[in-house]
Amino acid sequence: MTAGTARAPATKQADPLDDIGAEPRKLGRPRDARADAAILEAVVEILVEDGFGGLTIDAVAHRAKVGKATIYRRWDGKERLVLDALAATKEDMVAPDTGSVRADLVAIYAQMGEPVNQQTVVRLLPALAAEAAVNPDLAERLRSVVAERRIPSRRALERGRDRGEIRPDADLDLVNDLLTGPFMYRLFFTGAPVDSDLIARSIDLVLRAIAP
Amino acid sequence: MTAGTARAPATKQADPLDDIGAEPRKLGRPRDARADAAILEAVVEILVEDGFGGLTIDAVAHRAKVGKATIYRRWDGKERLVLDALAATKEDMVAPDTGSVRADLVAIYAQMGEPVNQQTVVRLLPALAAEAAVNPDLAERLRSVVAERRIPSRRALERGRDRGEIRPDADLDLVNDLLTGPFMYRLFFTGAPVDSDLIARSIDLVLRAIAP
DNA sequence: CCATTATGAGACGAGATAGTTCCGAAACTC
DNA sequence: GAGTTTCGGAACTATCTCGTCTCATAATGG
Repeated sequence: MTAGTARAPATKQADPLDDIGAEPRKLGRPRDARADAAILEAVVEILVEDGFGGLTIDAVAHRAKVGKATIYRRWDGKERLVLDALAATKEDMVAPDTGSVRADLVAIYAQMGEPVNQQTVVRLLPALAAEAAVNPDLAERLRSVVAERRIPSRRALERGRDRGEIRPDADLDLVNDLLTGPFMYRLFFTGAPVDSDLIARSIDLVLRAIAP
Repeated sequence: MTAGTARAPATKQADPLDDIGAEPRKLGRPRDARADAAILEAVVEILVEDGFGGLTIDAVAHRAKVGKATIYRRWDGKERLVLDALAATKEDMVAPDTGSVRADLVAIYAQMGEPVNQQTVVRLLPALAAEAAVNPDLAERLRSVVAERRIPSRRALERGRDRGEIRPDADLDLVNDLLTGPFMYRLFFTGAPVDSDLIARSIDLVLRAIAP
């Protein structure tokens, strides 16, 4: 919950030795932990609504009902702020194990069809992908976040292979990539909804290709 | 080659009647047609290098070696400029008809593996997709441009179906979407190259699913 | 030659944004 | 209570960008 890239305490000319031990500070009014959450949440909301172009520190401060100084006390700029906001979007992912590849995959990808995720992902992902093309740090983080989200379906495929539902020589990474194709296309270029019908048909088609 | 959204001639208080007939103007120095091309080319280059954030009129003018006034004389703002630049990226697409679905698809998608397209697409598409999420006009144009580029593979699939290489009840639109999955994923999130091996394996996998 | 329009370069003012600083108040330790 | 730090809010400066305008010059038709 704490900001990973929080600045060092405002001691501008801190003794270099202080940088070594991360001593728990105790003097003065403690920082309000809720501010971190409110700020990161505001960043995500603005990114969703207006993209990177609309992301200004003033807007974040206003939406989070926080003074700008409070933001600059914890982050040194917009870049780090976005990086942390991205890390904070890790939601709980369902990782069902129903005993059937198809059922597992349907359950996993059904999350994308939920209206809440729908709107967020539709607008957040393109904004982040675009910025990542120019910002290597963000690209690295985005890569790891996306990779992490692909683990459940990868695991489901592995279990299916072990159960004999999938031919043993199938390239599961490639299969994983293939599955996201129709969803990505819609999210990025048409904005058309990713409904349960599309999800089911995509999964069935791919599973047919890798049936034993 | 002419800018589709060029402003009306600089007659600020033009007679309303003049707006009806698009009379070819003849007075004074004619506009330099090369400026249009140079400006649109500069827009694409900047979008590729710096994304939307780096796209400023000053930067476009400087890179195109053109005065800012020349840009504002032809476009009324950044939005229209980007729209036209997008339209100008229509390159020649190969639309082979080799008699084999697989060979056709390989040839079509091999274009994406070309280094020139690679770098341009990698950075231009995410930037446009992100902006499209906020800008409906751009979204509409982007949608049509992308849709147009999907026609060759769609046609190749149809020919394959007619030849009996593909089962007649296959959903070719869905297949088309599936094919782009691995490429999209790499272009947007990892930046990993889309090489001929990946292309071939993706196509083979999908074709297996829709084999008769 | 003359009227007209376009050209590249850049000055200009208006407005937005970044990041800093100050304020009075609040929260904490000693 | 004294000292310290954070709080939300806002003022402030510096910078960037937009879009307009000016300038001297070039290119066209009459």
